[in-house]
Amino acid sequence: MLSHKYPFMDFNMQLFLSKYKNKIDQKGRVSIPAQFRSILFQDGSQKIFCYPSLDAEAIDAGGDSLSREIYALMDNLDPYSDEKDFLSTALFGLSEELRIDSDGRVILSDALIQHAQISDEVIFVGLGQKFQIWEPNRFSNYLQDAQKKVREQRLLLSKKNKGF
Amino acid sequence: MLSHKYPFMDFNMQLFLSKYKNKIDQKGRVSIPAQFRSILFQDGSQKIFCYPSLDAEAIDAGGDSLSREIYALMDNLDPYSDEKDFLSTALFGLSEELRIDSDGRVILSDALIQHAQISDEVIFVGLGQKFQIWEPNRFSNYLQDAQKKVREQRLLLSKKNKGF
DNA sequence: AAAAATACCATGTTATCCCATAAATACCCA
DNA sequence: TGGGTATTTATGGGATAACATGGTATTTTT
Repeated sequence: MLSHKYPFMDFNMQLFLSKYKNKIDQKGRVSIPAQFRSILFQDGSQKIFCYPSLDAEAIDAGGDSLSREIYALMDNLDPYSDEKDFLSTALFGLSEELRIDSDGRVILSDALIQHAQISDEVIFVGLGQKFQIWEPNRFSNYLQDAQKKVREQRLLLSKKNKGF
Repeated sequence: MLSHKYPFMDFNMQLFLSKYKNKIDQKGRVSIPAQFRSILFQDGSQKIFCYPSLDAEAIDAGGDSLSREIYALMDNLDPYSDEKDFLSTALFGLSEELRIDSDGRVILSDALIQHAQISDEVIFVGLGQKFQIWEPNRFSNYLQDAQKKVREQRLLLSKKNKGF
């Protein structure tokens, strides 16, 4: 069964879930959580697709399905619009493919590190089809905001969806 | 036969019922009650889907039908909205899939244990399509409150119905 | 040649597997 | 129906595998 909104997602595909805190060593290496790696390796890719998150001080990351989704998004835009120029600069100009080494680690680029204000520890947060990489303190602040917003909207949700 | 109100529930599905108290050992393992396991294994899954309950100091848990319900909920949101970002952080980021080992046990994550204030014993409470995991004392307090509210509600009702 | 990236190896911790046991439950057959 | 046997279940422990992480050596880049 395919999603009507996400042509690249079906309900059988494994999703990025949960969060993991990992250290960055002196060489700048971080382990990708094994759980995430096993999802990424499903399409045979030894890379992760990354770009600075558009609306948060975090890094957006994922596998082939994420990069394909971004490509598709671009294709749907008017070729000569400002919107397309802006988005392709913001996403493709700044996106990177990081190689995952034999021990499951990557090296984050300076640009990504600076955007997310990362120092020596990061949190990997699963968001379904993609995941984010955060500086731990920034993430806990963001999470508090998110939970507050969700609670405010919970009445709406719980009426439509029993069980939440 | 599928329900039109709850597309992921059918009337033949077995429900999580009753409650069971189990111990957490030194390695952090807890047995999932056999009764619950037999329901979970019906869809072939060796995992339970868990997240911190939105409105209680407890863990919400269930099988494929619960996780699919959440995926569907996310799928209905506008892909690039703030609402979706917040919800996916709060739901996907805090959800976990716990592997059930060959003896029917799981290891609860630190985050879940902290949310539910669990130490060395838990109560599994069946809630139909899902179940909850509680620290025993907290659950009995919650039960008392719930029963009190039910009694108050009844008083109100009987006052309204005076004269009939 | 120097710096950076990559491969390879080592270690402590944690999760996972496998087996053992005791209690509870289900089963069977006289 | 009763009484004994087999199975299931929760729980503990030891052995093994996986994982994050640090370090060293080798290759590549510039």
